Amino acid sequence: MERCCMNTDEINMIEELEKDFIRDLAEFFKVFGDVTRIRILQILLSGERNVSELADSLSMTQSAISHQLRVLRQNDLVKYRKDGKTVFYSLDDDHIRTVLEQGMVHIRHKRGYVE
Amino acid sequence: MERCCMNTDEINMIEELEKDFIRDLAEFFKVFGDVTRIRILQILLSGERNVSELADSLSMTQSAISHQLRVLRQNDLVKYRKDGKTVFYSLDDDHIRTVLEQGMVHIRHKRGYVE
DNA sequence: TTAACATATGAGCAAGTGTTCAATTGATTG
DNA sequence: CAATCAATTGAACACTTGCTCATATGTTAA
Repeated sequence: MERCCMNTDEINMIEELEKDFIRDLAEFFKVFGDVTRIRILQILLSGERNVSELADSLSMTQSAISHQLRVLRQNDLVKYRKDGKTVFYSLDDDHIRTVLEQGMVHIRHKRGYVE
Repeated sequence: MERCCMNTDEINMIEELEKDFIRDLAEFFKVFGDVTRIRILQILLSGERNVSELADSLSMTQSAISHQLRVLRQNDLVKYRKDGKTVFYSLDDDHIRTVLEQGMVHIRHKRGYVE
């Protein structure tokens, strides 16, 4: 039998961290779980865009897109830079690309494409 | 200028496929976007479990777990095998592992752990 | 300053989601 | 057969989510 080197406070602390971690992880994936946000990310795969470009490309209102960009921002999936009145959005880092691509691979697989 | 070799029906068909693809992709990620399902997947990372084991581990009702397993099944994230009365669930394929792990890497990164 | 433009934000609401509770199915054992 | 166990299912309900519409913020140009 192993000896346990933590008191109950430390154990609770670690359980809390684990809980937070899982909550954050779920939150992270939730962001990918929406058609509009996936379409935005898909467009951003090919480089930065401003809000109205995105709205035009997706034939949606600027407000709807702005609301979704807020979600993407808050979850660090995109970053932005301001130039005068316009705001340019782009993918935050390469994990986003990887996750997106793994998802696509999985779906293709499921559908029976060989590649 | 390039010549276009598709008629409008063919173009619509491809647009439909693309739409379906994005819908499926969003659906796929949506499944990861829930704390309970993540916890189930996390447990299954270490091997197959039956429904009541999962319910016990997560201190949740067997009904709640069963409902979530249904979602995981329908989206091909888990497979199952029956042995008498009990049903054993396990991860479907390695894409699931990869997606999960990439997500975790991203969250750790965000939180500032170096590894 | 005022007007025009780009973007962000808040309230409201229809649609979707996760859990509970009760009932059901299906397999095993006495 | 009936009783029991493991799992599934459906309805109900609280809660969340994504869009719309109206309004606000902030920047540029006249």
